[in-house]
Amino acid sequence: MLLSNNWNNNRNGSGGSKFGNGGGKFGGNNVSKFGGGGGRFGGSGGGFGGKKEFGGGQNMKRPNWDSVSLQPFNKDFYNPHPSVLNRSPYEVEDYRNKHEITVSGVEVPNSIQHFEEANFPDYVLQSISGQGYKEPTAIQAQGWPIAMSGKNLVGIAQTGSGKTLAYILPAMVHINNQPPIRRGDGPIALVLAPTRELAQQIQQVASDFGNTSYVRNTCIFGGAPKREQGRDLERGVEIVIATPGRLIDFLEKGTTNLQRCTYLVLDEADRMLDMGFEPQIRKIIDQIRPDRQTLMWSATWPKEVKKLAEDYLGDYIQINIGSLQLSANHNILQIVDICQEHEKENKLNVLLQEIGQNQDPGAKTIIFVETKRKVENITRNIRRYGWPAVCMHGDKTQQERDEVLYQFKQGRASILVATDVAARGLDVDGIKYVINFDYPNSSEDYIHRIGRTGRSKAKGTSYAFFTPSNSRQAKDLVSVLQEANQVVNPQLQTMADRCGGGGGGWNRSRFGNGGRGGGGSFKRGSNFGRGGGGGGHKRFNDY
DNA sequence: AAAAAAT
Repeated sequence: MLLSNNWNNNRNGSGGSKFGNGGGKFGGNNVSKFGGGGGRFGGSGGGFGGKKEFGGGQNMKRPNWDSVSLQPFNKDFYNPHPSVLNRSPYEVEDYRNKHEITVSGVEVPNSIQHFEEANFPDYVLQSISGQGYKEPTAIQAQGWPIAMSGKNLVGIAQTGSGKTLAYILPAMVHINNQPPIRRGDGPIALVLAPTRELAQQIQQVASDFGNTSYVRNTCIFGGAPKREQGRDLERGVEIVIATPGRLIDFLEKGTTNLQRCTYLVLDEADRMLDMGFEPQIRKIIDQIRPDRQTLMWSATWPKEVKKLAEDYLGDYIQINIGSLQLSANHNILQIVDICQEHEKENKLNVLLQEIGQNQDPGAKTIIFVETKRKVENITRNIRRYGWPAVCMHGDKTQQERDEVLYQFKQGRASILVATDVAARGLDVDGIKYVINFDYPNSSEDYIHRIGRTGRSKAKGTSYAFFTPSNSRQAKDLVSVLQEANQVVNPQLQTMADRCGGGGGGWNRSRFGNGGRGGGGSFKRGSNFGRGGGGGGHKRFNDY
Protein backbone atom coordinates (compact mmCIF):
# COMPACT_ATOMS: atom_id res chain seq x y z
CA MET A 1 0.00 0.00 0.00
CA LEU A 2 1.25 3.37 -0.94
CA LEU A 3 -1.02 5.28 1.29
CA SER A 4 0.00 6.03 4.79
CA ASN A 5 -2.78 6.78 7.10
CA ASN A 6 -1.55 9.55 9.28
CA TRP A 7 -3.50 12.02 7.22
CA ASN A 8 -6.28 11.96 9.74
CA ASN A 9 -4.32 14.13 12.09
CA ASN A 10 -3.57 16.57 9.40
CA ARG A 11 -7.12 16.78 8.41
CA ASN A 12 -8.22 17.48 11.92
CA GLY A 13 -5.55 20.04 12.12
CA SER A 14 -7.04 22.01 9.32
CA GLY A 15 -10.37 22.11 11.00
CA GLY A 16 -13.02 19.46 10.82
CA SER A 17 -15.61 22.03 9.96
CA LYS A 18 -14.62 21.77 6.35
CA PHE A 19 -16.60 18.63 5.96
CA GLY A 20 -19.49 19.46 8.10
CA ASN A 21 -19.67 17.45 11.24
CA GLY A 22 -16.32 15.88 10.96
CA GLY A 23 -17.87 12.56 10.20
CA GLY A 24 -17.48 11.72 6.60
CA LYS A 25 -20.95 10.54 5.89
CA PHE A 26 -23.66 12.71 4.56
CA GLY A 27 -26.85 10.90 5.22
CA GLY A 28 -30.23 11.92 4.02
CA ASN A 29 -30.76 14.16 6.98
CA ASN A 30 -27.71 16.21 6.36
CA VAL A 31 -28.76 16.87 2.86
CA SER A 32 -31.63 19.01 3.98
CA LYS A 33 -29.07 21.47 5.24
CA PHE A 34 -28.18 22.30 1.69
CA GLY A 35 -31.44 21.75 -0.05
CA GLY A 36 -34.47 23.75 0.78
CA GLY A 37 -35.80 26.29 -1.58
CA GLY A 38 -33.88 29.45 -1.07
CA GLY A 39 -30.54 28.00 -0.16
CA ARG A 40 -27.26 28.99 -1.57
CA PHE A 41 -27.58 26.18 -4.07
CA GLY A 42 -29.90 26.18 -6.98
CA GLY A 43 -30.70 29.76 -6.28
CA SER A 44 -31.89 30.38 -9.77
CA GLY A 45 -34.72 27.99 -9.28
CA GLY A 46 -36.74 27.42 -12.36
CA GLY A 47 -34.21 29.03 -14.61
CA PHE A 48 -35.36 27.09 -17.60
CA GLY A 49 -38.34 27.64 -19.73
CA GLY A 50 -36.74 29.83 -22.33
CA LYS A 51 -36.43 27.54 -25.28
CA LYS A 52 -39.47 25.71 -26.47
CA GLU A 53 -37.88 22.45 -27.40
CA PHE A 54 -35.92 21.86 -24.27
CA GLY A 55 -37.51 24.23 -21.87
CA GLY A 56 -40.74 23.29 -20.23
CA GLY A 57 -39.61 20.85 -17.67
CA GLN A 58 -43.10 19.56 -17.16
CA ASN A 59 -41.86 16.03 -17.42
CA MET A 60 -39.04 16.54 -15.04
CA LYS A 61 -39.78 18.12 -11.74
CA ARG A 62 -36.95 19.29 -9.63
CA PRO A 63 -36.70 16.89 -6.72
CA ASN A 64 -37.44 18.12 -3.27
CA TRP A 65 -34.19 17.02 -1.76
CA ASP A 66 -35.59 17.07 1.74
CA SER A 67 -38.02 14.35 0.94
CA VAL A 68 -35.81 12.24 -1.28
CA SER A 69 -34.23 9.44 0.62
CA LEU A 70 -30.66 9.49 -0.55
CA GLN A 71 -28.02 6.88 -0.26
CA PRO A 72 -25.23 8.03 2.00
CA PHE A 73 -22.50 9.96 0.31
CA ASN A 74 -18.99 9.56 1.58
CA LYS A 75 -16.97 12.70 1.32
CA ASP A 76 -14.32 11.33 3.60
CA PHE A 77 -11.68 10.27 1.15
CA TYR A 78 -9.35 13.18 1.45
CA ASN A 79 -5.96 11.69 1.94
CA PRO A 80 -3.23 14.23 1.45
CA HIS A 81 0.28 12.94 1.48
CA PRO A 82 2.39 14.23 4.36
CA SER A 83 5.19 15.35 2.07
CA VAL A 84 2.76 17.61 0.29
CA LEU A 85 1.29 18.95 3.48
CA ASN A 86 4.72 19.63 4.89
CA ARG A 87 6.11 21.22 1.79
CA SER A 88 7.27 24.72 2.45
CA PRO A 89 5.10 27.54 1.18
CA TYR A 90 8.07 28.79 -0.80
CA GLU A 91 8.44 25.54 -2.62
CA VAL A 92 4.77 25.49 -3.47
CA GLU A 93 4.89 29.08 -4.58
CA ASP A 94 7.92 28.39 -6.69
CA TYR A 95 6.28 25.45 -8.38
CA ARG A 96 3.15 27.45 -9.09
CA ASN A 97 5.13 30.31 -10.54
CA LYS A 98 7.13 28.03 -12.77
CA HIS A 99 4.00 26.42 -14.12
CA GLU A 100 1.97 29.60 -14.27
CA ILE A 101 -0.57 28.27 -11.87
CA THR A 102 -2.67 30.86 -10.12
CA VAL A 103 -5.17 29.97 -7.45
CA SER A 104 -7.83 31.68 -5.45
CA GLY A 105 -10.10 30.47 -2.72
CA VAL A 106 -9.98 29.35 0.86
CA GLU A 107 -7.60 26.68 2.12
CA VAL A 108 -6.18 25.72 -1.23
CA PRO A 109 -4.33 22.41 -0.92
CA ASN A 110 -0.69 22.39 -1.93
CA SER A 111 0.12 21.28 -5.41
CA ILE A 112 1.68 17.90 -5.90
CA GLN A 113 4.69 17.45 -8.16
CA HIS A 114 4.78 13.71 -8.69
CA PHE A 115 2.04 11.20 -9.31
CA GLU A 116 2.86 9.35 -6.12
CA GLU A 117 1.98 12.40 -4.07
CA ALA A 118 -1.57 12.50 -5.32
CA ASN A 119 -2.41 9.63 -3.02
CA PHE A 120 -4.35 7.81 -5.56
CA PRO A 121 -4.91 4.18 -4.71
CA ASP A 122 -2.56 1.64 -6.24
CA TYR A 123 -4.91 0.66 -9.00
CA VAL A 124 -5.06 4.24 -10.24
CA LEU A 125 -1.30 4.70 -10.02
CA GLN A 126 -0.77 1.50 -11.92
CA SER A 127 -2.97 2.59 -14.73
CA ILE A 128 -1.17 5.91 -14.86
CA SER A 129 2.22 4.32 -15.28
CA GLY A 130 0.69 1.71 -17.54
CA GLN A 131 -0.36 4.48 -19.89
CA GLY A 132 3.15 5.84 -19.93
CA TYR A 133 2.53 9.14 -18.16
CA LYS A 134 5.61 10.45 -16.37
CA GLU A 135 4.82 13.71 -14.63
CA PRO A 136 1.56 15.42 -13.84
CA THR A 137 0.71 18.45 -15.97
CA ALA A 138 0.18 21.77 -14.26
CA ILE A 139 -3.57 21.41 -14.16
CA GLN A 140 -3.23 17.94 -12.67
CA ALA A 141 -0.60 18.95 -10.15
CA GLN A 142 -2.85 21.60 -8.70
CA GLY A 143 -6.23 20.17 -9.62
CA TRP A 144 -5.90 16.72 -8.09
CA PRO A 145 -5.35 17.75 -4.49
CA ILE A 146 -8.31 20.08 -4.74
CA ALA A 147 -10.57 17.53 -6.38
CA MET A 148 -9.45 14.89 -3.89
CA SER A 149 -10.32 17.17 -1.01
CA GLY A 150 -13.94 17.08 -2.04
CA LYS A 151 -14.05 20.80 -2.70
CA ASN A 152 -15.68 22.49 -5.63
CA LEU A 153 -13.33 23.58 -8.33
CA VAL A 154 -13.27 25.96 -11.24
CA GLY A 155 -10.41 25.31 -13.63
CA ILE A 156 -9.52 27.67 -16.41
CA ALA A 157 -7.55 25.53 -18.83
CA GLN A 158 -7.53 24.22 -22.35
CA THR A 159 -8.22 20.83 -23.77
CA GLY A 160 -4.85 19.23 -24.25
CA SER A 161 -3.67 20.49 -20.89
CA GLY A 162 -4.50 17.17 -19.31
CA LYS A 163 -7.68 18.38 -17.71
CA THR A 164 -9.65 15.27 -18.57
CA LEU A 165 -7.38 13.19 -16.37
CA ALA A 166 -7.45 15.96 -13.80
CA TYR A 167 -11.11 15.25 -13.15
CA ILE A 168 -11.49 11.61 -14.21
CA LEU A 169 -9.00 10.10 -11.77
CA PRO A 170 -10.46 11.80 -8.72
CA ALA A 171 -13.82 10.66 -10.03
CA MET A 172 -12.60 7.07 -9.86
CA VAL A 173 -11.48 7.54 -6.28
CA HIS A 174 -14.70 9.30 -5.41
CA ILE A 175 -16.76 6.51 -6.91
CA ASN A 176 -14.86 3.78 -5.17
CA ASN A 177 -15.58 5.43 -1.87
CA GLN A 178 -19.31 5.36 -2.43
CA PRO A 179 -21.71 2.53 -1.77
CA PRO A 180 -22.06 0.34 -4.85
CA ILE A 181 -24.66 1.13 -7.46
CA ARG A 182 -27.88 -0.71 -6.81
CA ARG A 183 -30.70 -1.62 -9.10
CA GLY A 184 -32.37 1.51 -10.41
CA ASP A 185 -29.54 3.79 -9.32
CA GLY A 186 -28.23 6.44 -11.67
CA PRO A 187 -24.55 7.29 -12.06
CA ILE A 188 -22.34 8.61 -9.27
CA ALA A 189 -20.33 10.85 -11.57
CA LEU A 190 -21.73 12.90 -14.43
CA VAL A 191 -19.63 14.69 -17.04
CA LEU A 192 -21.36 17.18 -19.34
CA ALA A 193 -19.63 18.17 -22.57
CA PRO A 194 -20.61 20.40 -25.48
CA THR A 195 -20.03 18.17 -28.49
CA ARG A 196 -20.51 14.52 -29.23
CA GLU A 197 -16.92 14.06 -30.32
CA LEU A 198 -15.60 15.56 -27.13
CA ALA A 199 -17.91 13.40 -25.07
CA GLN A 200 -16.57 10.31 -26.78
CA GLN A 201 -12.99 11.42 -26.28
CA ILE A 202 -13.65 11.79 -22.59
CA GLN A 203 -15.25 8.37 -22.49
CA GLN A 204 -12.11 6.92 -24.01
CA VAL A 205 -10.04 8.33 -21.17
CA ALA A 206 -12.56 7.10 -18.62
CA SER A 207 -12.38 3.63 -20.11
CA ASP A 208 -8.59 3.62 -20.19
CA PHE A 209 -8.51 4.22 -16.48
CA GLY A 210 -11.79 2.73 -15.44
CA ASN A 211 -11.02 -0.87 -16.23
CA THR A 212 -8.48 -1.31 -13.50
CA SER A 213 -10.83 0.38 -11.06
CA TYR A 214 -13.90 -1.61 -12.03
CA VAL A 215 -15.66 1.61 -12.83
CA ARG A 216 -18.16 1.35 -15.65
CA ASN A 217 -19.05 4.23 -17.90
CA THR A 218 -21.28 5.08 -20.79
CA CYS A 219 -21.47 7.94 -23.23
CA ILE A 220 -24.88 9.52 -23.83
CA PHE A 221 -25.29 11.67 -26.92
CA GLY A 222 -27.63 12.30 -29.78
CA GLY A 223 -27.39 11.01 -33.30
CA ALA A 224 -26.83 7.44 -32.20
CA PRO A 225 -29.42 4.77 -31.49
CA LYS A 226 -30.97 5.05 -28.06
CA ARG A 227 -31.29 1.39 -27.33
CA GLU A 228 -27.75 0.64 -26.38
CA GLN A 229 -27.33 3.82 -24.37
CA GLY A 230 -30.55 3.16 -22.54
CA ARG A 231 -29.50 -0.38 -21.79
CA ASP A 232 -26.21 0.81 -20.31
CA LEU A 233 -28.08 3.24 -18.09
CA GLU A 234 -30.56 0.68 -16.92
CA ARG A 235 -27.90 -1.86 -16.21
CA GLY A 236 -26.14 0.72 -14.08
CA VAL A 237 -22.95 2.69 -14.66
CA GLU A 238 -20.79 4.69 -12.30
CA ILE A 239 -19.85 7.39 -14.80
CA VAL A 240 -22.05 9.00 -17.42
CA ILE A 241 -20.47 11.27 -19.99
CA ALA A 242 -23.12 13.16 -21.91
CA THR A 243 -24.15 15.96 -24.18
CA PRO A 244 -27.14 17.68 -22.61
CA GLY A 245 -30.01 16.94 -25.01
CA ARG A 246 -30.03 13.18 -25.02
CA LEU A 247 -29.42 13.02 -21.30
CA ILE A 248 -32.49 15.15 -20.64
CA ASP A 249 -34.40 12.85 -22.91
CA PHE A 250 -33.42 9.86 -20.80
CA LEU A 251 -34.05 11.73 -17.56
CA GLU A 252 -37.53 12.69 -18.65
CA LYS A 253 -38.30 9.15 -19.63
CA GLY A 254 -37.03 7.95 -16.30
CA THR A 255 -34.43 5.69 -17.88
CA THR A 256 -31.96 7.04 -15.38
CA ASN A 257 -31.88 9.55 -12.56
CA LEU A 258 -29.31 11.68 -10.82
CA GLN A 259 -30.18 10.94 -7.23
CA ARG A 260 -26.94 9.10 -6.66
CA CYS A 261 -24.88 11.67 -8.51
CA THR A 262 -22.39 13.30 -6.16
CA TYR A 263 -19.63 14.25 -8.58
CA LEU A 264 -20.50 16.64 -11.38
CA VAL A 265 -18.15 17.85 -14.08
CA LEU A 266 -19.00 20.62 -16.52
CA ASP A 267 -16.41 20.47 -19.27
CA GLU A 268 -15.84 23.42 -21.61
CA ALA A 269 -18.49 25.40 -19.78
CA ASP A 270 -17.88 28.52 -21.83
CA ARG A 271 -18.43 26.59 -25.00
CA MET A 272 -21.63 25.06 -23.71
CA LEU A 273 -22.95 28.50 -22.86
CA ASP A 274 -21.90 29.82 -26.25
CA MET A 275 -23.92 27.09 -27.82
CA GLY A 276 -27.00 28.04 -25.88
CA PHE A 277 -27.00 25.07 -23.55
CA GLU A 278 -27.58 27.11 -20.46
CA PRO A 279 -31.26 26.15 -19.97
CA GLN A 280 -30.44 22.49 -20.46
CA ILE A 281 -27.47 22.62 -18.13
CA ARG A 282 -29.51 24.29 -15.44
CA LYS A 283 -32.26 21.80 -15.92
CA ILE A 284 -29.86 18.91 -15.47
CA ILE A 285 -28.05 20.39 -12.48
CA ASP A 286 -31.36 20.98 -10.77
CA GLN A 287 -31.78 17.20 -10.81
CA ILE A 288 -28.55 16.67 -8.90
CA ARG A 289 -28.39 16.64 -5.16
CA PRO A 290 -27.04 19.84 -3.68
CA ASP A 291 -24.39 18.26 -1.51
CA ARG A 292 -22.49 17.07 -4.56
CA GLN A 293 -18.97 18.00 -5.51
CA THR A 294 -18.83 20.11 -8.66
CA LEU A 295 -15.91 20.72 -10.99
CA MET A 296 -16.27 23.22 -13.77
CA TRP A 297 -13.81 23.70 -16.60
CA SER A 298 -13.62 26.52 -19.04
CA ALA A 299 -11.11 27.95 -21.45
CA THR A 300 -12.23 31.49 -20.70
CA TRP A 301 -13.82 33.27 -17.78
CA PRO A 302 -16.64 35.44 -19.08
CA LYS A 303 -19.29 36.72 -16.76
CA GLU A 304 -21.83 34.14 -17.91
CA VAL A 305 -19.55 31.34 -16.80
CA LYS A 306 -18.84 33.14 -13.57
CA LYS A 307 -22.57 33.45 -12.96
CA LEU A 308 -23.01 29.75 -13.51
CA ALA A 309 -20.26 29.04 -11.00
CA GLU A 310 -21.85 31.34 -8.47
CA ASP A 311 -25.26 29.78 -8.92
CA TYR A 312 -24.17 26.18 -8.71
CA LEU A 313 -20.82 25.83 -7.04
CA GLY A 314 -21.28 27.78 -3.86
CA ASP A 315 -17.78 28.08 -2.45
CA TYR A 316 -15.11 27.00 -4.84
CA ILE A 317 -11.43 27.12 -5.46
CA GLN A 318 -10.39 28.57 -8.76
CA ILE A 319 -7.24 27.59 -10.54
CA ASN A 320 -5.93 29.08 -13.69
CA ILE A 321 -3.21 27.72 -15.89
CA GLY A 322 -1.25 30.23 -17.85
CA SER A 323 -2.20 33.82 -18.23
CA LEU A 324 -5.81 34.89 -18.22
CA GLN A 325 -5.05 36.68 -21.42
CA LEU A 326 -6.08 34.51 -24.27
CA SER A 327 -3.06 33.62 -26.28
CA ALA A 328 -2.20 31.26 -29.05
CA ASN A 329 0.16 28.35 -28.80
CA HIS A 330 3.64 29.74 -29.41
CA ASN A 331 4.75 26.62 -31.25
CA ILE A 332 2.59 27.53 -34.19
CA LEU A 333 3.88 29.54 -37.09
CA GLN A 334 0.99 31.79 -38.07
CA ILE A 335 0.72 33.08 -41.60
CA VAL A 336 -1.95 35.56 -42.63
CA ASP A 337 -2.67 36.18 -46.28
CA ILE A 338 -4.70 39.26 -47.18
CA CYS A 339 -6.80 38.55 -50.23
CA GLN A 340 -10.18 38.91 -51.87
CA GLU A 341 -12.97 36.40 -51.51
CA HIS A 342 -12.76 35.21 -55.12
CA GLU A 343 -9.04 34.54 -54.85
CA LYS A 344 -9.40 32.06 -52.05
CA GLU A 345 -10.09 28.95 -54.03
CA ASN A 346 -7.09 29.35 -56.24
CA LYS A 347 -4.90 30.20 -53.30
CA LEU A 348 -6.04 27.06 -51.54
CA ASN A 349 -4.96 24.91 -54.45
CA VAL A 350 -1.57 26.54 -54.56
CA LEU A 351 -1.17 26.19 -50.84
CA LEU A 352 -2.10 22.52 -50.84
CA GLN A 353 0.49 21.90 -53.50
CA GLU A 354 3.17 23.69 -51.54
CA ILE A 355 2.29 21.74 -48.44
CA GLY A 356 2.12 18.51 -50.40
CA GLN A 357 5.59 18.99 -51.82
CA ASN A 358 7.55 19.36 -48.65
CA GLN A 359 5.52 17.53 -46.11
CA ASP A 360 6.18 14.18 -44.62
CA PRO A 361 3.65 11.55 -45.58
CA GLY A 362 1.94 11.30 -42.22
CA ALA A 363 1.25 15.02 -41.87
CA LYS A 364 -2.37 16.07 -41.66
CA THR A 365 -4.17 19.25 -42.61
CA ILE A 366 -7.45 20.75 -41.40
CA ILE A 367 -9.28 23.31 -43.51
CA PHE A 368 -11.84 25.42 -41.68
CA VAL A 369 -14.75 26.80 -43.65
CA GLU A 370 -17.68 28.96 -42.62
CA THR A 371 -20.71 26.98 -43.72
CA LYS A 372 -21.72 23.39 -44.13
CA ARG A 373 -22.50 23.93 -47.77
CA LYS A 374 -19.11 25.42 -48.50
CA VAL A 375 -17.51 22.52 -46.68
CA GLU A 376 -19.16 20.17 -49.14
CA ASN A 377 -18.22 22.27 -52.15
CA ILE A 378 -14.60 22.72 -51.25
CA THR A 379 -14.19 19.08 -50.39
CA ARG A 380 -15.57 18.12 -53.77
CA ASN A 381 -13.28 20.57 -55.53
CA ILE A 382 -10.05 19.55 -53.91
CA ARG A 383 -10.89 15.89 -54.27
CA ARG A 384 -11.22 16.57 -57.96
CA TYR A 385 -7.61 17.70 -57.84
CA GLY A 386 -6.70 14.39 -56.28
CA TRP A 387 -6.36 15.39 -52.65
CA PRO A 388 -7.36 12.76 -50.10
CA ALA A 389 -9.92 14.93 -48.38
CA VAL A 390 -12.83 14.06 -46.13
CA CYS A 391 -15.23 16.46 -44.50
CA MET A 392 -17.22 16.94 -41.35
CA HIS A 393 -20.04 19.20 -40.24
CA GLY A 394 -23.17 19.13 -38.12
CA ASP A 395 -25.51 17.95 -40.85
CA LYS A 396 -23.64 14.71 -41.28
CA THR A 397 -25.04 11.73 -39.51
CA GLN A 398 -23.19 10.72 -36.41
CA GLN A 399 -22.10 7.57 -38.15
CA GLU A 400 -20.50 9.60 -40.92
CA ARG A 401 -18.88 11.93 -38.42
CA ASP A 402 -17.38 9.02 -36.53
CA GLU A 403 -16.16 7.38 -39.67
CA VAL A 404 -14.60 10.54 -41.09
CA LEU A 405 -12.82 11.22 -37.84
CA TYR A 406 -11.55 7.68 -37.78
CA GLN A 407 -10.20 7.92 -41.32
CA PHE A 408 -8.54 11.21 -40.50
CA LYS A 409 -7.01 9.87 -37.30
CA GLN A 410 -5.73 6.78 -39.06
CA GLY A 411 -4.24 8.94 -41.78
CA ARG A 412 -6.24 7.24 -44.50
CA ALA A 413 -7.37 10.74 -45.43
CA SER A 414 -4.84 13.41 -44.59
CA ILE A 415 -7.06 16.42 -45.23
CA LEU A 416 -10.13 17.27 -43.19
CA VAL A 417 -12.47 20.03 -44.30
CA ALA A 418 -14.77 21.13 -41.49
CA THR A 419 -16.96 23.75 -39.92
CA ASP A 420 -16.35 24.93 -36.39
CA VAL A 421 -17.68 21.63 -35.16
CA ALA A 422 -14.04 20.58 -35.27
CA ALA A 423 -12.61 23.81 -33.90
CA ARG A 424 -12.39 22.89 -30.27
CA GLY A 425 -11.33 19.95 -28.27
CA LEU A 426 -10.55 17.79 -31.24
CA ASP A 427 -7.45 15.87 -30.33
CA VAL A 428 -5.86 14.25 -33.37
CA ASP A 429 -2.18 13.48 -33.57
CA GLY A 430 -0.05 14.66 -36.43
CA ILE A 431 -1.98 17.72 -37.60
CA LYS A 432 0.74 19.85 -39.15
CA TYR A 433 -1.30 22.50 -40.92
CA VAL A 434 -4.46 24.42 -40.17
CA ILE A 435 -5.92 26.47 -42.99
CA ASN A 436 -8.51 29.10 -42.16
CA PHE A 437 -10.16 29.24 -45.55
CA ASP A 438 -12.74 31.52 -43.98
CA TYR A 439 -11.54 33.60 -41.09
CA PRO A 440 -13.66 32.78 -38.01
CA ASN A 441 -15.96 35.11 -36.15
CA SER A 442 -13.73 35.76 -33.21
CA SER A 443 -10.11 35.63 -32.19
CA GLU A 444 -11.15 33.10 -29.64
CA ASP A 445 -12.34 30.75 -32.35
CA TYR A 446 -9.19 31.47 -34.32
CA ILE A 447 -7.01 30.48 -31.41
CA HIS A 448 -8.97 27.30 -30.88
CA ARG A 449 -8.84 26.38 -34.52
CA ILE A 450 -5.13 26.78 -34.94
CA GLY A 451 -4.70 24.99 -31.63
CA ARG A 452 -5.56 21.75 -33.47
CA THR A 453 -1.92 21.79 -34.56
CA GLY A 454 1.21 22.17 -32.48
CA ARG A 455 -0.12 19.91 -29.78
CA SER A 456 2.17 18.50 -27.12
CA LYS A 457 5.27 20.37 -28.12
CA ALA A 458 5.00 19.57 -31.82
CA LYS A 459 5.49 22.38 -34.29
CA GLY A 460 2.66 23.46 -36.51
CA THR A 461 1.77 25.99 -39.15
CA SER A 462 -1.46 27.88 -39.59
CA TYR A 463 -2.66 29.87 -42.57
CA ALA A 464 -5.51 32.33 -42.71
CA PHE A 465 -7.14 33.91 -45.72
CA PHE A 466 -8.13 37.31 -44.47
CA THR A 467 -10.45 39.44 -46.61
CA PRO A 468 -11.65 43.04 -46.28
CA SER A 469 -14.91 41.73 -44.87
CA ASN A 470 -12.93 40.43 -41.91
CA SER A 471 -11.32 43.81 -41.30
CA ARG A 472 -13.24 44.32 -38.08
CA GLN A 473 -11.17 41.53 -36.62
CA ALA A 474 -7.83 42.83 -37.84
CA LYS A 475 -6.91 44.56 -34.63
CA ASP A 476 -7.62 41.51 -32.49
CA LEU A 477 -5.68 39.29 -34.80
CA VAL A 478 -2.69 41.61 -34.70
CA SER A 479 -2.59 41.39 -30.91
CA VAL A 480 -2.80 37.61 -31.05
CA LEU A 481 0.07 37.54 -33.53
CA GLN A 482 2.17 39.97 -31.55
CA GLU A 483 1.64 38.11 -28.35
CA ALA A 484 2.89 34.95 -30.02
CA ASN A 485 5.93 36.76 -31.42
CA GLN A 486 4.79 36.34 -35.00
CA VAL A 487 5.61 38.48 -37.98
CA VAL A 488 2.64 40.74 -38.71
CA ASN A 489 1.70 41.12 -42.34
CA PRO A 490 1.96 44.88 -43.07
CA GLN A 491 -1.30 44.81 -44.99
CA LEU A 492 -3.00 43.39 -41.94
CA GLN A 493 -1.40 46.08 -39.80
CA THR A 494 -2.81 48.71 -42.13
CA MET A 495 -6.27 47.22 -41.86
CA ALA A 496 -5.97 47.14 -38.09
CA ASP A 497 -4.90 50.80 -37.98
CA ARG A 498 -7.72 51.86 -40.24
CA CYS A 499 -10.35 49.92 -38.36
CA GLY A 500 -9.28 51.39 -35.09
CA GLY A 501 -12.11 52.43 -32.84
CA GLY A 502 -13.18 49.97 -30.22
CA GLY A 503 -11.11 47.10 -31.38
CA GLY A 504 -11.41 43.64 -29.99
CA GLY A 505 -13.96 43.82 -27.29
CA TRP A 506 -14.08 40.16 -26.46
CA ASN A 507 -10.97 39.91 -24.56
CA ARG A 508 -11.48 42.88 -22.35
CA SER A 509 -15.13 42.36 -21.68
CA ARG A 510 -15.26 38.64 -21.56
CA PHE A 511 -12.67 38.09 -18.92
CA GLY A 512 -13.62 38.98 -15.45
CA ASN A 513 -11.20 38.11 -12.83
CA GLY A 514 -11.39 35.27 -10.46
CA GLY A 515 -11.21 35.48 -6.78
CA ARG A 516 -14.02 34.56 -4.52
CA GLY A 517 -14.78 33.72 -0.99
CA GLY A 518 -12.41 35.98 0.86
CA GLY A 519 -9.36 34.11 -0.27
CA GLY A 520 -7.56 37.09 -1.59
CA SER A 521 -7.56 38.29 -5.10
CA PHE A 522 -6.55 36.46 -8.18
CA LYS A 523 -2.85 36.47 -8.57
CA ARG A 524 -1.75 37.29 -12.03
CA GLY A 525 1.28 36.42 -13.96
CA SER A 526 3.52 39.27 -14.90
CA ASN A 527 2.20 39.13 -18.41
CA PHE A 528 -1.38 39.60 -17.50
CA GLY A 529 -1.99 42.90 -19.18
CA ARG A 530 -2.59 43.23 -22.84
CA GLY A 531 1.08 43.50 -23.48
CA GLY A 532 2.12 42.85 -26.99
CA GLY A 533 5.36 41.35 -28.02
CA GLY A 534 7.09 40.41 -24.86
CA GLY A 535 5.04 37.57 -23.50
CA GLY A 536 6.95 34.45 -22.76
CA HIS A 537 4.04 32.41 -21.53
CA LYS A 538 2.58 29.60 -23.45
CA ARG A 539 -1.08 29.11 -23.08
CA PHE A 540 -1.56 25.66 -24.40
CA ASN A 541 1.33 23.36 -23.96
CA ASP A 542 4.22 23.99 -21.78
CA TYR A 543 3.93 20.45 -20.59
C1' DA B 1 -25.73 34.71 -40.89
C1' DA B 2 -23.62 30.21 -39.13
C1' DA B 3 -22.46 26.60 -36.12
C1' DA B 4 -23.45 23.11 -32.24
C1' DA B 5 -27.26 19.98 -29.62
C1' DA B 6 -32.92 15.33 -28.86
C1' DT B 7 -36.31 13.30 -32.14
